Amino acid sequence: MPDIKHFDPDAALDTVVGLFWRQGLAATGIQDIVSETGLNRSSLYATFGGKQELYRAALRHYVEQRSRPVLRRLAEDERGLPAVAEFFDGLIRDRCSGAHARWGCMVSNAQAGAEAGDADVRAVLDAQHRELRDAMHAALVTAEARGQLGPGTVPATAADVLALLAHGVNLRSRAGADAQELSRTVTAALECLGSPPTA
Amino acid sequence: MPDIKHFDPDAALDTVVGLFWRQGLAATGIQDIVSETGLNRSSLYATFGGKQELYRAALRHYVEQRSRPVLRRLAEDERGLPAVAEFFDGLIRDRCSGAHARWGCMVSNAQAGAEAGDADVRAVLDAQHRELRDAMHAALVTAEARGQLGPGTVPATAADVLALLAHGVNLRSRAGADAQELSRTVTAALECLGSPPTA
DNA sequence: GTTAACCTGGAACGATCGTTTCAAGATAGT
DNA sequence: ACTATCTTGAAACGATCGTTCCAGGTTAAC
Repeated sequence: MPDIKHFDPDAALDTVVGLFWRQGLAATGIQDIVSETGLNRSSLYATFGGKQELYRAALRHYVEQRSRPVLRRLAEDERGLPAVAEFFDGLIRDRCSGAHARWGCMVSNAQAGAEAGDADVRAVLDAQHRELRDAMHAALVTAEARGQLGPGTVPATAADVLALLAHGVNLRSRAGADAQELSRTVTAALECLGSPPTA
Repeated sequence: MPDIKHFDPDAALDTVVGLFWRQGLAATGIQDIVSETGLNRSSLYATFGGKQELYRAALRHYVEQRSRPVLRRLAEDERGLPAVAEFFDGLIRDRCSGAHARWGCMVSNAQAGAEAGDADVRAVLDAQHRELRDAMHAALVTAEARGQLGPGTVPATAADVLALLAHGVNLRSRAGADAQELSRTVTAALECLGSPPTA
């Protein structure tokens, strides 16, 4: 029958994610994508549709590949507060060093940009925030069951606080915030939720 | 001598701030600016220079006009924790209702976008974060002197936490977060810093 | 009233934007 | 080998991008 694709769409999408993640939707041109992926305009449009659709696909790809697995691990971790601490450690490490250092989080970036004008994009952003909050909530419920939380700490609202904090980390890391400083800050916030030191 | 400007550059800059604030640098065209301000391309370029310089001027204008006064009020407030609470109340109100509802913070938005690539812009962003952190720190030092802080709360690191939290509020408000929910979350975080309830 | 200095309107610049088109090439079934 | 079907490369589309230029108008000092 027909000819078959001469490239791997998923691998191409990975490359596209990198571009949109780093530069955002408006600042990334089709030419950038063509140059970086190596495939040409025809294949791009035939496979993914236009730029907006390509961005949506890239955003979903990011969430499924980069965000969801980490959140799932957090939600299923049985250790309580140490799981939350480890989550933030990994987050700060990813944001400040390695291949994607200083890129921030593609979801956070999208919320701050004109990308969020698109309804489909907005839906993905809201869903991801809910996942983040729920994963944090699950870990905190575990922590509460293990007696790791202070008397005034309610898992639901504490999860909200930590979710906002994660967004703050994503943002500041892009602007070059020091990893140790971020770590110190997050640690302080977590200690605040825990039991007071043998009061 | 020469002819004089037929418009008020500061008023024009206010309009430009609105555009860049809402849509970011890349998604705002010169044509948008011409249409919205009503002034001509020639006047624009003669007064402000190119687009990049105009964005820088708008960002500085935003910081000086919208951000700095609020931070100054926070830093000089003698009430301690209530001052911090009021700061966040005002922040959430501005972010979720009124003329600039759902616009987020222009500084936060810039950090998440390609705008932060410019060194001059980055310098403004860093300076503003420092101002935010310092103002929060001053208010917390006051709170500590008044005995409003819990035994484990260090003003410096707590200021870092609250600064990150503010960025989180800025981000989530743009995506349509509920004002009451944000308020509840921030209140919980502040209670966490305060003295434990007559323990 | 003349002149020198500046501002404004609007056309126009080349470059790049996202997108489309089409001929040539490649594949799998008959 | 032939054909139907899809992919690929490259050129080209109109639109818009940020920017420049210049003629005409306006101002204030002499």
